[in-house]
Amino acid sequence: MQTNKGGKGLKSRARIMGAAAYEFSNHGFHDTKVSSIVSRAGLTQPAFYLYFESKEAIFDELVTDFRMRLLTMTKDLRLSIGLQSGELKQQVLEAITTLFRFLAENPDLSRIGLFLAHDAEQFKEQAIKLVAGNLSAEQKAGYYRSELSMDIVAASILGAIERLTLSRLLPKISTPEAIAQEIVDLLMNGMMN
Amino acid sequence: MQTNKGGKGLKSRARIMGAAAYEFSNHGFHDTKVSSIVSRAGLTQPAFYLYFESKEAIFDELVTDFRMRLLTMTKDLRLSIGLQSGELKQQVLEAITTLFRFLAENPDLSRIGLFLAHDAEQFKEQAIKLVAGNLSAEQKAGYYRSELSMDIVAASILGAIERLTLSRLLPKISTPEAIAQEIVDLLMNGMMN
Amino acid sequence: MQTNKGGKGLKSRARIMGAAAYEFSNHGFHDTKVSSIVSRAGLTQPAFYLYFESKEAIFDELVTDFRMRLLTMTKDLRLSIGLQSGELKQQVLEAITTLFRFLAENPDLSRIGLFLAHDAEQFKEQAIKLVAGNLSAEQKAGYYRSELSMDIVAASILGAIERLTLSRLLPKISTPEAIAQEIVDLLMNGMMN
Amino acid sequence: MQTNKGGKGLKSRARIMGAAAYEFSNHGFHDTKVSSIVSRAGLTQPAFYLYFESKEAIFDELVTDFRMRLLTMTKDLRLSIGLQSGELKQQVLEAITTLFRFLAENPDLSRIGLFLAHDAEQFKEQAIKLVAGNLSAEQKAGYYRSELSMDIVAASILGAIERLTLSRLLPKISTPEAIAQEIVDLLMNGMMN
DNA sequence: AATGAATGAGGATTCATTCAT
DNA sequence: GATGAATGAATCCTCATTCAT
Repeated sequence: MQTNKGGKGLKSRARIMGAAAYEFSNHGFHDTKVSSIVSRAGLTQPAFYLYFESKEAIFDELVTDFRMRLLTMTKDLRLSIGLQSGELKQQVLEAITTLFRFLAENPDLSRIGLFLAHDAEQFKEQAIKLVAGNLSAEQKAGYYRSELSMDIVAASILGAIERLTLSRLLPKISTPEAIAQEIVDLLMNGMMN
Repeated sequence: MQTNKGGKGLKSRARIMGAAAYEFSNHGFHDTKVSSIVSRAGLTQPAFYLYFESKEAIFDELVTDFRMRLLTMTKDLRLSIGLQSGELKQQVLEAITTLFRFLAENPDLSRIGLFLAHDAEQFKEQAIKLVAGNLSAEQKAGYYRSELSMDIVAASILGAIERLTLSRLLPKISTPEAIAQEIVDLLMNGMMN
Repeated sequence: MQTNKGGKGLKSRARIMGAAAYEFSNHGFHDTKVSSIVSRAGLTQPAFYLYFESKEAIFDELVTDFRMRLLTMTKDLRLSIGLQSGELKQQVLEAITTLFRFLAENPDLSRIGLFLAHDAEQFKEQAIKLVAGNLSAEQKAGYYRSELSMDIVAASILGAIERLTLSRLLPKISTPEAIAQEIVDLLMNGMMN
Repeated sequence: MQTNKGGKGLKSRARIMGAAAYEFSNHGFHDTKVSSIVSRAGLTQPAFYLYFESKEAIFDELVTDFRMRLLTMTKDLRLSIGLQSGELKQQVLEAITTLFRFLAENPDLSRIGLFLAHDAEQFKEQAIKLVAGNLSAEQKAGYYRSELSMDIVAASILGAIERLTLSRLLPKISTPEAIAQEIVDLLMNGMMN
């Protein structure tokens, strides 16, 4: 598994990863053949094993990469507690907008990391717990209605995000900004007149 | 593909379908082997082909059956327009409760029909359109805030339902009733104090 | 393997044989499934094994039956040596006509016994030897040109018969009589002017 | 289906074709297993699919190749019309000799292309029509007796050729030359004294 | 840095045949 | 006399992976 110096090897490796991301994203893990990956990358099968241990290995690497970047990106999104109602909404809006932008910029990886990976569910459970924790704190701080169970709220939020990502963001039907705006408004204020 | 009279055959067929639902639901399409299905059903491989044309065929049948039942069930859920605000909420709550009950009663089929089938996305897109249509009508009737884009609201609702199904309903962490209650409250009234 | 008294069983057995003859003749041994035979006979698979030991067994029975009847039929065709040239031709003509008539009356069996059976070649080799023997005798008696090698002549005659059977007789393009006439004329007198 | 440069692959492919020809010729299509082909070729099963799409594909390729070569070979055999009787016989003799030589040199392919292929009958019907056409022309040119129906004559000739190929040529009982000589003499001059 | 050639392991499917009734 | 139900034994084919160059 070289990540050798020579620029050519690096480029080949990157080409393979790109091809793999595309194929996995569009056909899923099982229906993506190593042969299609390398053929899309303009290489032959043995070349694949020059850079990756196995089909699973490259998939995992794509997933890990994606999550790593997602994580570093979300570090900046931690809401600073203790804001006015108006400012909170604004903060949340910005956070979600940033998230959607990130997903929109990495459509193949998003699909892989969030929907195709076999541990996508566990990953999302963790995310839900995280969000639920934050929300609870904010709820205690009086921002949110006290009747709400934040576990379920967190799950609902992430569910909405997931679905909007698949249905509107990745197909480029709506912009990150528009979706974020709508979803925040909906969740904050509800549907009723 | 017999659907013979002799009760024995019928029972075997049903056993195979049950085993297949379990296996598909837990291992996905590719990692489910015909051999595991029949072995779980207490039969041998050729028996499988006595009742089903192929592995794909039984999967499709499970999906189609599930969606058929889901459809007939949802026929009764159409909201009758022209209600008081309180009654609307009540209606919606009942509808969603019923839906969650149905999914909870068919966990394997739900997973297969809503998350594993290759056309699950298309199916859900249709559902979103349907819901969006209904919501728009209700919005025009003055029930919902006019600023909301019902396409996105519908997607958010279904996304929340999906996620709660996966995270709380199927693992039996929450009851259908509890989840329905929370989600309706959240979406109708929003999070804010 | 009953060949029981009861008329019904006999009829079923006969129906299966007829169906088998048709199927083997039209699709060959391997591409004929026991299932197609019985379905054509209006029965189920186990019924087949009530009357026949195996697929091979019924095939062999068809072959043996055919050859038996062919044999008894040809017993009457032995040429009585010691005739005038004109009478010889006539005798030969009659013999070959009879043969073609027999084949035309049993098209399926003919195809099976002469072209499909795995030992059809050996069977025809025997026939060739028989004919070659007869011809040699007649050659010595001065009927035929002494330069001819009767082994090859016999093979040629049977080859012509085979081909005409397949190409003209079984597809009912020509009558047994017409074919016999032509072939005898050709072989006796040659093509040349 | 590579036909790569590297001589090794080419050789493997050729070895497989040879093995397949042998196996098909001796056991027929159905009783020839891919496993026997590759094992005879000194390879493993997947290697087979490196060079051929399926068992049917290689069979068809063998048949097509054989017929192609047979066709190009027979192009040179067209009789030039307008010869003396003696010269005609000589031409025919040479043509048939060449044909038998070709068949003798390719015994497996001959058996496959002429007797085993599922469309062997159609192929031979075509050949008969071709020959019948030629013969008719020559008949009109006065070479042959006008009473003869050239359709039947052509079929008889090809039938004789088929049978002699199977009975004497391929088993190497007679040489191509000897068979050709005899058959031409027989058909031209007839049997009678 | 890359490839032509090859393989081990496994999985879906088919079919003749049998069992129990 | 016949059938519904089931199976043992193969065979074709695929795919991730490796070897030798």
